[in-house]
Amino acid sequence: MKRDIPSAYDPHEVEEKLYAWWETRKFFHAEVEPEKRPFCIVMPPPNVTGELHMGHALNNTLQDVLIRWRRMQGYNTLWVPGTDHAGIATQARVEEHLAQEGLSKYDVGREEFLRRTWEWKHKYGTRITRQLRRLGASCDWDRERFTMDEGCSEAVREVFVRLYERGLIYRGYYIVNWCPRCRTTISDIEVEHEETPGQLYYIRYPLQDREGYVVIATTRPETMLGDTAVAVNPEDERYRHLVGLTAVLPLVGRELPIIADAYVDPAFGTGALKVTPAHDPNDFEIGMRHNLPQVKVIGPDGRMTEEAGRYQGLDRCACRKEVVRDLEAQGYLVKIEEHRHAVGHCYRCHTAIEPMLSRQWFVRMQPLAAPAIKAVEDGRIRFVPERFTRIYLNWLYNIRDWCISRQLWWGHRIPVWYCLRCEAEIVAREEPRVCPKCGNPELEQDPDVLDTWFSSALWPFSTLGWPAATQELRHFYPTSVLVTGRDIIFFWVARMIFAALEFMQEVPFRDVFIHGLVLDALGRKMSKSLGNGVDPLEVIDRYGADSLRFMLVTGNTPGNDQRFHFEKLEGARNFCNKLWNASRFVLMNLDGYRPDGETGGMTLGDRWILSRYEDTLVRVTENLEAYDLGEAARALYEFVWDEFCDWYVELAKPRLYRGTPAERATAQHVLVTVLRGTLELLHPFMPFITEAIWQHLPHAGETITLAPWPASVPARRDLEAEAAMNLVMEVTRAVRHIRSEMNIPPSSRAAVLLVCPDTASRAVLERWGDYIETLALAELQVFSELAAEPRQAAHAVAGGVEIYVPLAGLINTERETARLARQLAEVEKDLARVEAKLANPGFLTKAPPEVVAKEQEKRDELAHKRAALNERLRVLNEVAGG
RNA sequence: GGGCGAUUAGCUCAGAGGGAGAGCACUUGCCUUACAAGCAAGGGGCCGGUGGUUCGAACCCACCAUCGCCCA
Repeated sequence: MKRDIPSAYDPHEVEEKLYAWWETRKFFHAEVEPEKRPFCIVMPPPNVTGELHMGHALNNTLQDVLIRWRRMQGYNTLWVPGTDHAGIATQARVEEHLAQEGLSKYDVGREEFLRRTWEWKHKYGTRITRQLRRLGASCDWDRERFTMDEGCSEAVREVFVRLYERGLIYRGYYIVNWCPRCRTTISDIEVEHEETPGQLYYIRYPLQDREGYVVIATTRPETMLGDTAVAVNPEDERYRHLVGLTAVLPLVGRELPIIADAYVDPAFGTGALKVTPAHDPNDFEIGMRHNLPQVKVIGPDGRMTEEAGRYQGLDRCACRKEVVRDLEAQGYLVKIEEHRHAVGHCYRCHTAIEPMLSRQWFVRMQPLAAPAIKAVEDGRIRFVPERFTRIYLNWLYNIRDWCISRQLWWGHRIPVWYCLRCEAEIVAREEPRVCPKCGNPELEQDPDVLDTWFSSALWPFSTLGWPAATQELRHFYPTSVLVTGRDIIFFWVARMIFAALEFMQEVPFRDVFIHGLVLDALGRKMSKSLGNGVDPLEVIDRYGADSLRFMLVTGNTPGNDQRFHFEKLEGARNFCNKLWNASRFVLMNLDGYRPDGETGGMTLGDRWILSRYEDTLVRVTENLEAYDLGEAARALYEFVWDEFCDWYVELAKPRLYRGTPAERATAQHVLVTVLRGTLELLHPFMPFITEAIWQHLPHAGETITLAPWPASVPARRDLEAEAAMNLVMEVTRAVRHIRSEMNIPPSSRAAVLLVCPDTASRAVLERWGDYIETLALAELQVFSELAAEPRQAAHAVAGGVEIYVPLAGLINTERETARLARQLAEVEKDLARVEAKLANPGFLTKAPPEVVAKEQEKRDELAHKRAALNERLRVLNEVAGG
């Protein structure tokens, strides 16, 4: 079995097989175990008909790292997966599909359309969850939820009714954001503002019954058809005499009162504002204050209405051109200026939003926001990184009511019925049979559905069974942490918090771990329109899920964006391969291994690697606690590659190949202990490869996914061994350096003289000199001092040890002198800096003593090195001269 | 207009109040019985600018510049 392991890691061989096994064995399934500490995450639900993109890959990798780690730590760990019905997005896809048959949703009707959408959901709804499995996500699929499943729908109705009963949901006739393309309202946060170059049109409005006119400025001349007033600032001297008079709307002839309102900015345009209450939120407010009529001139399709007179039927853009042309022809147009301004666009389809007067359902936010603010202010909920707290709070401080009705068919139908006789408004959990006011059975349900985020807001408790009082809610709620992108704080995080506080009287989660975006290699957002997206599934096919995960995690600094580079992915894949091959080496040398085998006779290398392992283990655990996942992964990368592979494995080889049975057993024991522990530490990051190797290694338990998280054993930390090993490593590197510089063939063993006056260091070199001999292919002799320096030899100083590599006839005295002179110059530079520091009385009196001591040690070492180099240069000079 | 983030090696990015780091790229030498997706050695940086705090600043503070994001 061991001999069969291929020399390159192939993820295809293991990944899908392992996931299927994990799932069948239900390792990720959690039952409520009241005696155990809970750890719970609810997954931000991806769109049910969507596909996994890089953002999902990052988001779910981060969650999976936390989940797998806590599971190994022995928590009662639950990760609830699920999908979102994604109203607008899904409906749009089905409409596109229908369009291919030449049909519109109106052709098939509401019922049939919904039937087809459910069909669509069943067909594509499993794709994204299959993709999550490919990524390795260890969620509890037995508890998978959907925002429109029965339970979630019940929760939605319950919440709607209760909010309505408390007066926190109302129906109102207000300006809303209307997307003419999606044919629905969207909420304020779904509008993206973009700086756009445009024009400012100056238009002359004549006064009625007298000479004169007032010039207004507008960016939207087509809306003038719906003007019902002209407003000026009450403080504006220029216009004071006009207030109370009447202007006549050009092209239309409507009489417009000239009113004074403090909203008007005298500095903008001419200081006179045309007021269109039906098509601008601010004008709407002005209209309410002054009791102005509301004239709708633009319809839901973005075309001009009957009110627009002869412009009826024109698209709003075409109408603008037409109106401007007519104004010009009739002498009303004063001038046109270039003007940059922010235009709202639909976040989904990017169509310019039309502010429109419309009757919609709203959530009254003020009373709900207050507790949500408090929960964060008093620390019951913590944002990581902390700076996102302010973003959250600022939004809630300035919160406006939330428009929740959508003119869609796919979603939670608003649970309101209207009596066709007495016009009563009936809000109910179940469909009423007759009007409770007048007994009339003729009722009509509100045609609209709720904003998708309305159901998402309930996700942390609806998925755990609310409104029923389940044991899941009791045990796992509040959830431990929410992991999400920073683009979704307003949409989702804030709404979950206020919904939870209102209905659970408890926060939905303790921590909010915010991550950034995955950008393309040029630092741009990945988007369909740019075509610069990288498909995670393709990446997994080519590099394996572990590589993708590791790349995403190591590139991650909390809250910051990261760029996607294939070079980084290759680095991660190479790391997988490194780990694979190190393990392969261990497995190939386990003949005769006994779990209870000899563990005496630890060498310096053994003590060192165990100490480094202990340090790594502690750091990884601390970093995970602090949500520094990237730091944790980097620490493991460095430990595996730079310490375990580059040094320890090399040191273990002689004992494995040529050692006594006892030596061999000890080496095997340390190799297995450290490798297995390291695999366990790596498992949350790279679940597949670690499981695959772990299964081959001697182990206890069925799966690494349930292996206990490695425990700290402080006694393993051995600073003495680390210091000794550092000396060995320094000397080894110095010898290798000389070999390289002197072009000593890699195959030939070099004689090396070490001169070390310090007794303790010399003892290390004498006892463990064979390490240097192995690692630098050398033959050592160790001295406390030399009677006479070798004349023909390369020279170096490292760790207080002088190193000579005699090379009779091979030393170019001139080159060697130049090499050493360069080193000397560097030493002198360092020494000068240290001495200046130590000469500073402020430093000596105010710096902590240990810092001063360190500087002194440094000075002594540098001074010794300088003396040694000088002496060597003197000898070389003699050789050259003599 | 307000806020946030970034600015460190050719590129992409970590880092922390006391000796500038990694990966990739580059140079040199190696198919050394785990790995050429590798090994060994090396070159390369006024840590964006200006002030300030400090014995000591790449790190803390203020201001400025450039880029990006969010909000109005």
